[in-house]
Amino acid sequence: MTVRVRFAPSPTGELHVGGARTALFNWLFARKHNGVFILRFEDTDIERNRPELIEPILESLRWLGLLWDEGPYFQSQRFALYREWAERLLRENKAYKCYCTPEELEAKRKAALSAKLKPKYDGRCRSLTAQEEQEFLRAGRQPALRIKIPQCGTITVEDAIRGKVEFDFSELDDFIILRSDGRPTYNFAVVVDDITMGITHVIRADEHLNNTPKQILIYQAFGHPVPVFAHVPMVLAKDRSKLSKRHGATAVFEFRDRGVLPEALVNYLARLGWAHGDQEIFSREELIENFSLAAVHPSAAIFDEEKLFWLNQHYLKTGDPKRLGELLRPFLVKLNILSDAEAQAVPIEALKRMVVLFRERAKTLSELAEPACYLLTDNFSYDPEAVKKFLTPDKTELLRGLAEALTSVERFVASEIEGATRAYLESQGRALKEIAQACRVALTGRTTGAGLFETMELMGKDRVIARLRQAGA
RNA sequence: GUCCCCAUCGACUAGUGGCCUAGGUCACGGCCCUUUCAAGGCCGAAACACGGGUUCGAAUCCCGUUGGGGACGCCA
Repeated sequence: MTVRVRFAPSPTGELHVGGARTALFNWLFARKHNGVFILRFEDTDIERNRPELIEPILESLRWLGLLWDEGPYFQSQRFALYREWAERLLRENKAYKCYCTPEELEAKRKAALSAKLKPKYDGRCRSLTAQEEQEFLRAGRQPALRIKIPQCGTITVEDAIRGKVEFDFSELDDFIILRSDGRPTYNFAVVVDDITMGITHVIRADEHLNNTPKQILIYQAFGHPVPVFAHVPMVLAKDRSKLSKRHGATAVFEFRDRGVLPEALVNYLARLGWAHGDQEIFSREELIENFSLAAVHPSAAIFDEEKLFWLNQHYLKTGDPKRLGELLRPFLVKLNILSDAEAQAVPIEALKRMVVLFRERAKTLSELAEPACYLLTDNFSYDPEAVKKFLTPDKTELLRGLAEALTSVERFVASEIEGATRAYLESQGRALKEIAQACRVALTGRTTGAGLFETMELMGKDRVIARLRQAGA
């Protein structure tokens, strides 16, 4: 039987890193077993079916390279199907009409909660007489459909990550499967979908473990075998609470916009809750090759940006300079260094040089693009502290001398520049060490950066000479 | 409140009863390299939540406690 898995997000307008990891595990599992990865939107809440809530999720998955083989399906387009399946349960006397109003139910729920009891439906409509039903109908009430669940016994969830998990029926109640307006509820729609889509493995977040017994009951009502369940642990914030906006970046796009590479995020997310011995760096192929549900660690994991950025730097250091150079363009604009048109016009050669020169100093594409302000433009500022410390009169005099010495360098490349500089310094009885930092400050306005001569080469002769001449002025 | 899940360094984790004086990675500290900053190399500090069992032997199995998380909707 071919493996069929699905990622079933609710359209929220963004793909959360936790959701991204769930999608990744599903995708890896499908690829590993030559299966089918299905995308489905859980939008029984009709409000949610809006393109602006859906498109970012699609785009995030594409950016991560988690392409789906089927779908996207939308529950909002399958209402007729759910109704049909629900009515089948009604006919078979496995479900019944409930005329209680949401207000009545809500009041009971609140009362139970404040009495410190588990809120459960009391089964009031389970055995209404025909006359009682007529009265409700006359009063204009529209019934919802509830499933009948056994009064006692237990149900066992076989979880591929957690093993057997047992629930007592006394914890469950006759829950609603079809709302009074005819729309299905989440638990019902999920099962009808998973059955009709032939899902073999349900890999989803831990928070759904409690829903699983309800869903198994629905499978049983339809006489359908259950799929394999695997509940993956939650992704938490640094303070161990649920990851949310107040913790900073949580969406895939936020990391993309900060200059994180998709392969870094994928690698990081894969290692969050899953491991293969001591290996940290995984190519996509290695991930597929080695992934297994049994190796998923059951406890919740904290999302650690530091480690993500370390991985990101690893991929910056080892990636193809041409590709990375191209990825730099939007960041030149975002950092207000160049206009859109200017950024497009920068020769790829220059971008490649920047990548090679600065990749060991940058954790993100954004950091990698930043030196362009002094390399490609004059649109940068001098750090006053650095100027004060290094651009002292004796140093600036040497720098002006160096400027003249460099005018005679024909091929303005690092090796030639270095030769000319060392020769000049020797003639002055000085060592490179003495002016290196002063030179750097004069050229870049700061005390940190790549090798001096490579920086000069990339900056270009005109800028170098002009900046050295006016050093300290 | 009830139910469910979880528990190894600050973080991610290895570990499936003896290979463990608990390994790797990030972060942290030190040293080396060095024109700066990085990168790199070497070294270091740092954990089996607690209490009972089971066993010749327990991080590993069982029970309890504590702590964290989740669920209890005509939300998904």
